[in-house]
Amino acid sequence: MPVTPLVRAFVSHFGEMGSRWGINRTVGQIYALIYVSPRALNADEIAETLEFSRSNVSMGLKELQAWKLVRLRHFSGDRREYFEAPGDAWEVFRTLAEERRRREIEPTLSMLRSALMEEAGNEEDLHAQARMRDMHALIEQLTNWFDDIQRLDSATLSKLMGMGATVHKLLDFTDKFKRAKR
Amino acid sequence: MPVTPLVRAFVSHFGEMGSRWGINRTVGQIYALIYVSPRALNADEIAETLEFSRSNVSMGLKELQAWKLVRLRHFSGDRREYFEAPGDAWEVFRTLAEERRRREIEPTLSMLRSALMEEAGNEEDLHAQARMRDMHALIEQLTNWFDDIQRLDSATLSKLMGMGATVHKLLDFTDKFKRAKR
DNA sequence: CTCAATTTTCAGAAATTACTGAAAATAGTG
DNA sequence: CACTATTTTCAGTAATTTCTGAAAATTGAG
Repeated sequence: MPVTPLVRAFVSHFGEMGSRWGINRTVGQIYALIYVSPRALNADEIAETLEFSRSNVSMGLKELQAWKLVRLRHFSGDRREYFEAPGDAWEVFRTLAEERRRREIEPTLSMLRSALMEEAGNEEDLHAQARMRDMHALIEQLTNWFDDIQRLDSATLSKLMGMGATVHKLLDFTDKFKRAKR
Repeated sequence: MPVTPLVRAFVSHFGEMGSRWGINRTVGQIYALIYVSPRALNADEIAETLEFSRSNVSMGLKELQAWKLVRLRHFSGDRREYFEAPGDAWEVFRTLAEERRRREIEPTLSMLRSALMEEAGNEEDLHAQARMRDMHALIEQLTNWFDDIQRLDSATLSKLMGMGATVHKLLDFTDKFKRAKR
């Protein structure tokens, strides 16, 4: 399975970025290859194209499935498993955000919550808890908002984004409206 | 510089999460310690408290400064450098988002842009470019929106977040308003 | 159920990343 | 400028992570 220079460039960029995104090089490349491929690929094709060991590809695919970035397909008359990347970019963004939240944010939130339950017995701890409270409040606010936003359908979301900062005019407006009512 | 169990727990959580956040264990712990400390700390205090080598602390602090997560201070009569973590949580969030964008998103955007300039000479490349176009559009939309949002002052932002998903009612409303005007 | 195709697991090798101590550089003081 | 406190650099080592090949497990067809 040779691959065009254009695809090669895309794939290797994802490999290089992988580490910054918290996935490893091979996983990044596997995803990139599946993402641009016009049809679903099986593990052997991927291994051959990227010149990775078959087992490495197997592990990479497992991880991509855990991230829900890749979906399994079967074709009749062929018992191998084929993989493809969901097409709706918004959907991908949503699952990515959700997974990251679960892995990178939830654990910290729960640690903070339990630290804030502790009885502080001295100046130091009181100050530390105050700081933790700030951090907790910020994270909660951000993630709750994110949840709300994510629940919107793609069309509404898109509209919202299209508005950009003009949202703030809208806010001024509703403020005035509420005040006028009183 | 001994440290209370509460602080110890916070610091070591940041160490463990570090890898998921794209920073290493020591950098995470150093930040956490500075973050909860009631006063600025110097490198020796940090090294002693966390039992890291002095040089490791020096490197960690350099990285934290590059991330703008930590700020340098001097005290008269003492020529050592002291470090403290900016207090405004929103500010921290903003710089963090900005840095991540610069490091994790910009490079991909520019790669995509140049891949999209290429003349596609075959089916495969045409399909790959279509996929890249999707990805590029999504990332651009998200980051532009983020820029707009970030430009809002903390108070407005906070209000916006407080509204959560009710934003969507507001959108419906403006839609009707526009339509009525025509 | 048997057999072959396919996928998964896992121990060890290879590669990468983090950490240290010693030495070099820098900066403040008199 | 000379001296010392302090920070930074960097080569080597330690620790961690990634990758592979061989073997085990699973799956589906007949």
